[in-house]
Amino acid sequence: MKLIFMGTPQFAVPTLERLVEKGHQVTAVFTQPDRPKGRGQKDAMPPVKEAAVRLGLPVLQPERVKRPEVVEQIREMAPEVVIVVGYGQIIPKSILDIPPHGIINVHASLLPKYRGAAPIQWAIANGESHTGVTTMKINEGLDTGDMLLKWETEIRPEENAVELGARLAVAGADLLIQTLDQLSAITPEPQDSAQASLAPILKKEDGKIAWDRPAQEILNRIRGFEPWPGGYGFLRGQRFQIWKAVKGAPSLAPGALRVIAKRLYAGCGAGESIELLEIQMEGKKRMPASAFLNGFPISQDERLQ
RNA sequence: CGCGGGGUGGAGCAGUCUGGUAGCUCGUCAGGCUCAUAACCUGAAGGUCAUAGGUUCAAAUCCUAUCCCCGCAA
Repeated sequence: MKLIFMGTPQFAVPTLERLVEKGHQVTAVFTQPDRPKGRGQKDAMPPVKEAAVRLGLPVLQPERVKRPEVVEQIREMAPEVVIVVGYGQIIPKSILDIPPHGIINVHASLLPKYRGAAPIQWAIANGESHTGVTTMKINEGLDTGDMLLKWETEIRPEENAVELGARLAVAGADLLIQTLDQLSAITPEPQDSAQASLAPILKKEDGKIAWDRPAQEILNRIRGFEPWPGGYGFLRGQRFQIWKAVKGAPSLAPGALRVIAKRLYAGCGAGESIELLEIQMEGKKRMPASAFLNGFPISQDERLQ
C-alpha cells in the first residue's frame, strides 16, 4: 500500500522496518525535529529518523503538522493510509480525512486501558500482570479511536519498561502488518469509555520514591520507570538513584538505610524493606551496592529522603 | 561555547585548598583459626596518581592544553 509513516521513538522503529520489509510503499516518514540533547546541547536525530535514513526513505520534520502547507503537502502525496506510532504530535482533523483507509495507530496497551503517552511504564508501575498492543483508527480524541486488532501478553515479574517495550514494539509491528492485510475484513470496535484509564507522560517527579508506600509498589515503579525517571531518593542532599532492587527481609522504618551482612536495605511502608542491588549517586556511575558500600560508609541512622 | 561532578593498584573511595617517601574499605593469592561461615587473624602480590607540556630542589597536589566518563537541564 502507498502510505505515510509518522513516528519518533525507538518503539516505532520495528513497525517502520516491517512495513518496508513487507514491500509497502512508504512515501514519506514524518518525525519530530532534531532537538538539542545531552551534554553540550548537540542536536540529535530521533530513532525513527535514523532508521528512515538507513532505509533510504524521505524524512520530513515539521515543527507543526497542522500547518496548512504541511497538510497540503500530505494531501499531494495521496497516501492510501497513514500509520502513526508515537509521533508526538496531535493529528489534526484536516489530515484525518485525507487517506481513504484512514489513520492507523499502534498503541502499547490493551485499549481502552492506559490511553496516553506512557502506557508501558504505567502498566508495570501499577503492577499489572498483563498488557499488550492495540491497533486502532485515530479520531480526534486522545487514543479514543475504534479498535482494530489486539495482542495480549503477560508482564514478567522482573521485567522492566525497556525490556517490555522492546517486546511490545516487535509485537506491535507484526500486529500492524496483520491489520493492514486484513483491513477490509476487520470490523472496528468502539472503545468502552467506562473502562478507560490514563497513562500520562512521565515527569521527573514520578521517579521520586515515596518511602511510606508498600515495598512491592516501590519496586514496580522502579522497574516501570526504567530508564527514566527511574526511582530515586536523596542521600545527604544528593540524588540517589536506585536501578535494581528486590524485596528485603529486614523490617525498617520508611526511608531508613541499613547495612546488614554487607547488603544494603532501605525501609518502606508497613515495616517492609527493599534490598538495593544497583545504585547510582549524583555525578557517579551506576554500580553494585557492594561497590558503593566500599567507598561510602553508611551510619546507623542514615536516611533517604 | 547551556550548568555541574569526576578520571589515584582488579572494584569503590580518601589524599589536591596548606607541594616533600601513595592511604582506606573490599577483592585476589598464600597461610592460620573454626564443626562451619558473608566471620576472624597473619602475610603477599598489584599503581607511569587519564594524557602532553610548564613552574619547582621536589608535583597525585600549582599552571596550561587535550582526551574520556557521569549527573542536571532540554
